[in-house]
Amino acid sequence: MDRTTIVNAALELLNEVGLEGVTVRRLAADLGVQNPALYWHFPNKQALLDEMAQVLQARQDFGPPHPGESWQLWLTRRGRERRRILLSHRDGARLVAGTRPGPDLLLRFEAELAALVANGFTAAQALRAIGTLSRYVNGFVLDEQALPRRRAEPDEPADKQPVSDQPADVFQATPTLAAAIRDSGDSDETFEDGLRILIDGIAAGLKRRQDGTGQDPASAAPGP
Amino acid sequence: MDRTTIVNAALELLNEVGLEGVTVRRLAADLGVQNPALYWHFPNKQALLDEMAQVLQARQDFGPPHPGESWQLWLTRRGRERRRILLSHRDGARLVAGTRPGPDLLLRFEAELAALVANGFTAAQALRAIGTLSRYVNGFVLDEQALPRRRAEPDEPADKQPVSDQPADVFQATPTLAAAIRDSGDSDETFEDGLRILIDGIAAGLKRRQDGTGQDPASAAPGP
DNA sequence: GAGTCTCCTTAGCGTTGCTAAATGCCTGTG
DNA sequence: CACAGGCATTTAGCAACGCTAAGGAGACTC
Repeated sequence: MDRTTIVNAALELLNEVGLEGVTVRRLAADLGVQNPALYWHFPNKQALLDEMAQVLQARQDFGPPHPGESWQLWLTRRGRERRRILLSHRDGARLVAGTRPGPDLLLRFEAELAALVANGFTAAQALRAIGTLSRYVNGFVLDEQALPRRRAEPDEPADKQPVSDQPADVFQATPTLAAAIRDSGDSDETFEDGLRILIDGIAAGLKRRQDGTGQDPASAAPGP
Repeated sequence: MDRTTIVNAALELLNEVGLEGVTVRRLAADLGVQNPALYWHFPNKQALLDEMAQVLQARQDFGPPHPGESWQLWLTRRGRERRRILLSHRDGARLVAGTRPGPDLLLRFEAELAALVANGFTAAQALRAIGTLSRYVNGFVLDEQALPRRRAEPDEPADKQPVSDQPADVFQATPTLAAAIRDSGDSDETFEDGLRILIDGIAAGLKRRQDGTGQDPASAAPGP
């Protein structure tokens, strides 16, 4: 019994019982040992959770751009893949949130930055582009996975978007919101739309830089 | 002693000891009562945390657009204000993550959507714009506040960005990353850049819709 | 003045992360 | 073959956690 078998069992357990259900005792029981045995392999529970997050993120099926693939399409793929990874385990986003990337993930990251630099980004632009994208995805999936977590505790289930399971009387005072929820698609579409916004915005920043203007039209509002 | 005094004391305690430090016993001690007393006012700890999140978010100083203010500038202000709120308390982002907005916040939200609709957005577009923006800010501040949390436990402090406090030898293999971190500004600048990306991207989507083209140039990559 | 309602206390249950010490086991060495 | 030595795990237990049950002090009502 080594670290990897423990981490794999822990990830399996995570899928069954959720993040708060993953206790050292329960995990040990699943492995057929007494709970202090795990402290021989990990200094504390947080170290175990960190390694779980690393292993989870290392599973992403993602490399440099395909030949001829635009950076737009590539970044889109990257965002989708990150969401897929985070959704692949219950509470995946919460698990990963706040863990520092290990050396292997950093090497991957280096390659990704280099790929963007090869597409005309400066290093700093590339970092910010990927960073912003990742933060969006993290925030999105965090929201997405918060719903089933909430649903486990209270009254009875609802059936729509993050804000939508509310007492019906609230919606009478919020017609715009009600219409927006009705017209807005499912979670996948919402995610894709956010992705599109980000890619468009990155492209705009890139273009502006290449044009040499330091001006920021988004902040230059028409006067009062 | 009522709910609001408890919640205020809890938020103060949060600032002192962080989210894991907020225990029912400790909070009761700060209030000069025994710990089961709090269960008369709240059914359980999660309800207390939920209300803390509501109160925190309700403190945002933010209304409809100023007269003559463009939606771009207004959304930028909104993003900054949300970040400010989340940063105003230790672990603020984690506290808020996964709590459902209460009725008062929903009413606010309705007004914000309406403001965007008045600027040419459809209801669904407005929802997605604000949603994407909020998710970015959540993800950003979550990252931002994760650093001091990590710093509290391990070896010795470092002094830069999320990924930057690593053993030095890692950076020898990641020149692009090292350069990017060097050239990238501080946390505020990074946040502003992400905000700019989002606003630009939202504007692009809005313009495309108004032009009537269903085409999505970001996804239309050059050949195979 | 008896009854009721509000708000808090005392006592304690089950569970958690984690530590200390002792125990079995397996391996290499004389 | 005996026997040291470390590796991996066990048994036992501590402090702290969220939460519940039962009861009591004080005010308020009829």
